[in-house]
Amino acid sequence: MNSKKIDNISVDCVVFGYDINAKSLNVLLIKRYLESKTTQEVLVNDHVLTGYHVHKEETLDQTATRVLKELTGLTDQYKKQFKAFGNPDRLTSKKDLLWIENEGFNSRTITIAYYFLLKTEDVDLENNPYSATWFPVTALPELGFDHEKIILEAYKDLKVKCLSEPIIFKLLPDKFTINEVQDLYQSILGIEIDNRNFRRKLINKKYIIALDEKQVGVSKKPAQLYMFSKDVYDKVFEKNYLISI
Amino acid sequence: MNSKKIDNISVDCVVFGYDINAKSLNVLLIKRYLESKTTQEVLVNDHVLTGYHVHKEETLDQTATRVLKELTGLTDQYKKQFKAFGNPDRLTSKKDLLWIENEGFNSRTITIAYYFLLKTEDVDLENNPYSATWFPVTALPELGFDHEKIILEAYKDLKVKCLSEPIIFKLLPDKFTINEVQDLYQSILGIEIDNRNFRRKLINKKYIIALDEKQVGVSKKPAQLYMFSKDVYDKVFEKNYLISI
DNA sequence: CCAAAAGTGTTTCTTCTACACCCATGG
DNA sequence: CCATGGGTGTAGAAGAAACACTTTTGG
Repeated sequence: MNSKKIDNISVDCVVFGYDINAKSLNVLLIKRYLESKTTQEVLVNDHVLTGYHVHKEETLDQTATRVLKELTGLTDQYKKQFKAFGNPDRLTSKKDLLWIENEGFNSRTITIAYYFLLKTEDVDLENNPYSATWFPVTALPELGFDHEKIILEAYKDLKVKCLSEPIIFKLLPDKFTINEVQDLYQSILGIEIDNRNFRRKLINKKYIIALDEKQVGVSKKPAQLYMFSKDVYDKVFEKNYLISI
Repeated sequence: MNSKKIDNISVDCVVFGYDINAKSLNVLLIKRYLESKTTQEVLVNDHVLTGYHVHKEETLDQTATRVLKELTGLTDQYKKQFKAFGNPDRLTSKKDLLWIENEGFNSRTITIAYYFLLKTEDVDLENNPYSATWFPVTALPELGFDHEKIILEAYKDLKVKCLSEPIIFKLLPDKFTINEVQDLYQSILGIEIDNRNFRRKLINKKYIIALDEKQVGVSKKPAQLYMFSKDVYDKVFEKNYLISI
C-alpha cells in the first residue's frame, strides 16, 4: 500500500474520446475481473472508469492529470472537474464490496470526478497497461461502482458546455472540415443540424480560420480545412447576458 | 470530538441571500476570532463560510442541508454542489494553522462546496448561534482559509446559471413585481437592463403568472404582482440546442 | 460516367435592441 | 399638487429556421 495516498478520497476520470471516422463519442473504460480463488467462479466481470486515490501532497487537478497520464500516456489534455460523488452506499453493491476487499480500500470513499476531452486516435490501446477500451457513450457496458451515474453526469455537463464554449475543438484534430464539426455536434447532442445554416454560422466566426489546404487521400471531393484560433476567440469574445429562461 | 465525522472531508456552504429592499445579493458569513491565552494578542479575526465535516453515514447533500439548518434553521432551500476544493495548501496560512490547531482538525481537508439561494428576510439573525452576518457579495470582508476563492467561484456559477435556468425566483418572495426581478438580475450580473424590453420578455412567458393582486403599503403607484409557476415551466420547457460559441 | 460528399442562396419569422414619455398612487 | 416609481409602443437590425439542387472529385 502506498503511504502517500489519502485512503478515502479519490479522483475518477471520464475520458471522452471522439472517433472522427466512426463519428462516435466514446468513453475509455477498463475491465474489472475477479474470480474466486477456490471455485474459479466469476465474481466480478464488468468495466470501470480509471481513478486513483489523491496523494497527500498534490492538488485534485494534479491527481486527475496523473491518472490520465498513467492510463493514456497523454498530458496537457482539456479537463474539467465536474462533480463530487460521496454517497455512503456508492461502493456497496455485492460485487463492489468483493472488489474492495480484494483491493483493500475504503468503502466510504468520496470521489472527485473529472472529464477529459481528446481524440481516440491519440491513445495507443495496443500497449495499454490496463487493457483499456473505448465504448460509445450511447452504448455503455455493465459498469461497476456508481460509474454509470458518473459518466452520465459528465455527459450531461459536456452537452451543456459545448453549446456555450468552444470545447468541441478539443475533440477534433487541429485541422478539420466544417462537416466534421457538424458531425461531432450531432454525435454529442443526438440531434440533426441543417448543413447550410451550420456552415454559414461557423464560417462567419472570425476564429474559425480557413487554411490554404484541403483534405488529402479521400476518394471524393476533398473538403476545405479550417482551424480554431484560441487567440482570436479570446480577443473577440464578449460576455453576453442573454437571459433565456 | 465527534466520532461520526470523517475528519478530512467537509462541506462548505455559500449561503446567498437576496435583500429585496437594499437590492443587494449577500453572503452569510460567520466571524472567526481567536486571541492568545497568554498575551491576549489577537491571532485570528476574520470571517468564514459555515461548513462541517461529512458524517460517515450521510450523503454530501445531506451534510449541506444539515449545515444550512444549523446556521439558519431553514430547510428545503435551493442548493447546488458546484465544486470541490482540495489543494494541499488551502488551509495552511499562518492564521489558518493557528485556528486548525485550536479546533483540532486535519489541515489536509478536502471540501465539497455548495451554494444556497434564499431570501435574507427568511433568516433570523437575532438569535443566531454563530453570530452570522450578511455581506454584499461585492464587498466581502477579510476571509479565512480559501473561502474568498470559494465564494467567487460560487458567484461565477450563479451568474452563468441564472441566465439559463429560472433559479432567480429562489431569491425572491413568492409574489414579486417585474421590476423586482429586473433589479435582481442587475444586482447579480452587475449590468443595466432596459425596463421595457425586460418587462415584455418576462410577461410573455407563460410561467410568469399575473396575480389578482397589487403591492400594498407602498407610497406610490402599487405594482402588479406576479408568481413563477414551476409546473407550467416544466411543461413548457423544451431543450434548445442553440450553439452560441 | 458514377458514386459520394462538398458546397451554395433566399425567404420568412422570430427575437433583440434602442429609445422617451405619460400615468397612477399615496402622502 | 407633487414626487416616485409603474407602466407603455414602435421601428429597425440581427439572427434563426426552413428548404433542394449543383458541383467537384477520385476511382
